[in-house]
Amino acid sequence: MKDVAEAAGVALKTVSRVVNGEPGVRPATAERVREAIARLGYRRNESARMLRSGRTSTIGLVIEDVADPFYSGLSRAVEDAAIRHGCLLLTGSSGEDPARERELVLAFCNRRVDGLIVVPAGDDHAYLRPELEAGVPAVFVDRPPGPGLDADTVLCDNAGGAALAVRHLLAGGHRRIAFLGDSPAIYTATERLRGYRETLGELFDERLVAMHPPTPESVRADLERMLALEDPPTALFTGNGRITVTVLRAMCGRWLPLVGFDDFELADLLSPGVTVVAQDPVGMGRMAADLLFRRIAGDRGPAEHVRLPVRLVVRGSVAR
Amino acid sequence: MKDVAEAAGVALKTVSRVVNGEPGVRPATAERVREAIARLGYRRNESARMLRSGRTSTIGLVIEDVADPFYSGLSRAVEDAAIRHGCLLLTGSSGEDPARERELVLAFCNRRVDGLIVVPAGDDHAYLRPELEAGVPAVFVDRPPGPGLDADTVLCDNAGGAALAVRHLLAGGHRRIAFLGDSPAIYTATERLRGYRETLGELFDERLVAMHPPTPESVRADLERMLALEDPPTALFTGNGRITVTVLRAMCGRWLPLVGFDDFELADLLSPGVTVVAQDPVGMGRMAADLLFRRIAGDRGPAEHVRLPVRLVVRGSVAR
DNA sequence: GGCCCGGCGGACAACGTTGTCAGCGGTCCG
DNA sequence: CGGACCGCTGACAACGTTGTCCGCCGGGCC
Repeated sequence: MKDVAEAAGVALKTVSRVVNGEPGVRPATAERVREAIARLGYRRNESARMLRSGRTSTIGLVIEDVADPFYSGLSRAVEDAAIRHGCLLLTGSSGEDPARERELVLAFCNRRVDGLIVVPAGDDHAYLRPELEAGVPAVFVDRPPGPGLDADTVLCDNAGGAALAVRHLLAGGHRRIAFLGDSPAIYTATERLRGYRETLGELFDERLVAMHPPTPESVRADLERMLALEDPPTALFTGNGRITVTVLRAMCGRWLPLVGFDDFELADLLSPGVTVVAQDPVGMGRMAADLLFRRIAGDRGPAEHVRLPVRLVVRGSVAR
Repeated sequence: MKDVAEAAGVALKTVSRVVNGEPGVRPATAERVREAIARLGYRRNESARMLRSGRTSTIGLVIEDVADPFYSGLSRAVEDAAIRHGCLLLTGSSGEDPARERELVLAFCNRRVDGLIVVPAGDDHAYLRPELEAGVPAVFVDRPPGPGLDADTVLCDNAGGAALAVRHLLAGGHRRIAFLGDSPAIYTATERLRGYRETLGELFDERLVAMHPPTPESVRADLERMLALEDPPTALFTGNGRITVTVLRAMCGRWLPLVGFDDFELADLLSPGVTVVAQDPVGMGRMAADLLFRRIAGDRGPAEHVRLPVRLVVRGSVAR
C-alpha cells in the first residue's frame, strides 16, 4: 500500500480510503490511485486488516467428515450463508475424535474466526468456555455440547424420528424389530435408541440391539447373530445412513424389511426402495448459520435450541 | 500477550519465547509464564503472527460443489494433507461460475493463503497471473487452467476412460452408443466426448450426442429424442456421476445397457449394478496437495502435469 | 581477583492496515 | 474584507506478534 501511495504520489491513508470506498477523495485522485493499484497488482493484506479491525470475516466449521453426504450437504448450506454475509469458511473434519475437534476449534479461535459452527465429537467442551466468554459466538449442530455449556443448538428430532420408523414397522405387523446403531458415545445414536426403545415398550429385546461404529464385518456379524436367534428379527431399523448402506451390502441377496434413519441418494432407485426417516442436513446448516450470523451481528439473547422435524419417506422396503 | 507478560512479571518477548518453545528461558520462568497464560486464557493471535511472519499456514481450495461426492472426497483428501502439514483449509464452491471462482481465489489471495488448489470453472485465468508471479503456488485439479498459464495440474485420463467405456460397449456388440455429457464448456466433458468420438470412429453419429448441464427434464427429453430415432441407441455412455444418476432416474422401468463415467456409492447395489469408469477423487486430492506442499516447501522446478489413470469397473449393466 | 563467555532476559522496530486528528486550501457569509 | 467552515489530504499511533540486538549476571579460567 505504501508503494501504491508513492506511485500515485499520495499519502498512504488516501490509498486506504480509495480501497475502502470511503468518502473524501477527489475523483481524479481516486482514479490515479486505482490506476497505480492496477499497475502494481496490489492486493490488500487481510491479515493486517484483521489485526487492526478485529474482524476476520471468516467463520469456522467443524464437522465429522466432509466426505459424508450428510455433512457435505450441511457444509454447503453453511458456505452459502457465509458467502451471503461476505465471509469465508474454514472447514475441518474431526473424524469423531474429541482431541481433533478440540485442536480444530482452538486453531480456528487462534485465527480469530468471527464465529464457530461445531458438530461436537466429544462431550467435554470445557475448553471452549474461555472462548465463549471472550465473545466468540458458537452454534452446535446435530449434537448438543457437553454438559454445563449453554450455547445455541440445532438438532433434529432423533427420538421422534426413531418412533416414526418403529411405528411404521409395527403397523406392518412386525414385532421383532432389530436396531443397528452407531456407537453409544454419539448423541444421535443414543437418542435414536431411546426413541426405538420407548416406542417398542415391552416388545423391546436387548438381544436385537447392536451399537458400534459400523464396519462391514461388525454389521455382518451382528446380523448373523440376530438371525440365528430362536426368535429372530423380522425387520430392521438402522441408525444412520452409513449403517443403512452397510447393512444393505451385508445382506446381499437376503432381504429383511428395513427402515433407515437418514435419507441417501439412490435410496429410491434400489429395489425395493428404502424407506427412511429423512433429516434435512441443508436446513440444519442454514438454520445454524442464520443463528450464528445473528449472534455475530450482536444478538445477545438467551441460547436458542432449535429442533428440526424429520419425516418418514415410505418406499418399498417395508411391503410385506 | 502484554497482559500475560505483566501478570508473570516478565518481558513481552519472554512470553513469545515460551509460547513458541524457543530456547533461552529458565524452566521456572517458563512455568510462571505458562501459569499466567492459563490463568488469563490467553490465545496467540494468528493474524498478528501472519502479518509478521508472512506465512498463514492456511491453504485455499476452490471446488465446484462440496456437496458433490466427487468433490467432497477430493476435499477430504486435501484436508488430510493440510492437517499433516499443520495447515488449515479454506474451502469455497464455485458452482461452475467463473466469476465466483475468481472472487473466491482473490479472497483467498487477500488472506495470503500459502497455496491454492483450484478446480477451475472458467477458462480465463489471467487474473491469477500476478498472484502466481508474486509467488503464490497453485495447483489445478480435474481441469487445466485457461491458456497461457503454465501451472501444475492433476487431471485424470478423461479421453482414455471414455475409450474404455466405449470399447466395453462395442465388445458387448453395440454399434449405436449414445453419449450424454455435461456442458461442452467443461473441460472434462469435451475430453470425454473426444475419447468417445475417436473410439467410435465412423460409427460416430452426432444425433446420439447430447451435451448440457443435466436436469431431469433435459435428460428425459434427450432420451426421448434419441429413442425415437429410426435407428435408436442400444446402449448409453453417461459423462459424469450426476448424469448417470439422472439417467437412471429418467429411465424408470425401461432399461438400456449403460456405462457411466465416475463411480458412485451404491452403483454396485442397484440391479443391475452399474458399470462405470472409476476415477480416484481421493487420489487426485492427495496428489494435488502433495504437489502443492512441495511447491510451498520451495520446489521451483518446471510445472508438473500429472495424469491419473482410470479403470473400468464392470458390473451388471452391460450384460446382453 | 579480573576478564571473558554463555545463559538468560528485555527494549525496540517492523509487518500492513485503519482510526484519529491536524493542516491546507478555497468558498461562503457576515 | 476577514473569519468560519468545508472538502480534501496527510502524519502518526496502534493492533499483536516476532527478529534483532543489547545488557545483565554468574561461573570458570588465567
